[in-house]
Amino acid sequence: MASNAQHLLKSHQLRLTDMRTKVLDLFLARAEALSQNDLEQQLGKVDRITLYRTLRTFEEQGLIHKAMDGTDKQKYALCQHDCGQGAHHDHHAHFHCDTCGKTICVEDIAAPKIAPPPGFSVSETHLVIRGQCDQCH
Amino acid sequence: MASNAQHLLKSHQLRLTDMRTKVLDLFLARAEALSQNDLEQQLGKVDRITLYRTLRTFEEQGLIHKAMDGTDKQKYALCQHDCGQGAHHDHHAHFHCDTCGKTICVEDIAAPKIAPPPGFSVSETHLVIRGQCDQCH
DNA sequence: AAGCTAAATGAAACATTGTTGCATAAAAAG
DNA sequence: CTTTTTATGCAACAATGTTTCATTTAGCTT
Repeated sequence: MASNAQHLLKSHQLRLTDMRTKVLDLFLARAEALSQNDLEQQLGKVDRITLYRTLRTFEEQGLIHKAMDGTDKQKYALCQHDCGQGAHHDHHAHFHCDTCGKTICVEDIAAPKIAPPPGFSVSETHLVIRGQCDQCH
Repeated sequence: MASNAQHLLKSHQLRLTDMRTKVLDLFLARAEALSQNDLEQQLGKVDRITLYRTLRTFEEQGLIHKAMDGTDKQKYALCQHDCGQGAHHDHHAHFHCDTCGKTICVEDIAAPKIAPPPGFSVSETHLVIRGQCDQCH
């Protein structure tokens, strides 16, 4: 099977490498946002720097986006829509479970449009929801 | 003058020390959210670790709160309301200027109430707005 | 004003994360 | 299969987060 991951990479003008396929496969398999550390755990021993650069590249190419969740750790999640290079348009909220620590995208809930105060302009808004997920009820 | 800072420390059951007074004075003087690095710059040579602990303590005691701004850097801002130990109730939005990098609290704009999906519960919501501030128009 | 006691400080040390430069290896193109 | 371009892996380093422990200090009690 010319995997889904390989297809995705190709369609984003990215070379097909081991690392990229593995990382993307992981994102596809899990519905949650993953930190670099999460990925290292899952992937076994991979080069930290290459992984770092892979994530940066994926983000630049619109494959994944940063998922702010109020923790200090950087997390990434798959873009659901067709985000192009540098042009992300994920406006959904992120839910962070304080119990299990998972962060998931909530497509149903959009970040509100804000009317900026005079003199201010708004480029994007982010909505983060914290609480408990259904698994941890 | 038994400064405002000293008063605030006392009312939060905190001992009155040099570091704490200096740090709190800075927060009072500037209306923006400050990172630990910002503070070190402002304060001259102070002990990094003590500063780190001071911030942690302040946050635990409800003097300051973490100001999420979508950057990877942790920032803190003064609590406007009377937040007690461990009981923060700052529900305002944070505005981050992509040009000057400043982060400010926007008391006027509240994070929206979210109706959680079945099985989920919500403890808090955060709203982050990015764009350009009036200074950088 | 002096002493006691709990708490805060400062130093060292270490973990984690973010980041760059460069030689080598691999992918895509011809 | 060779060339060209890009990705990788390693070394090295910067920034940040965090703990342990001996010393100092704030605030209370004489």
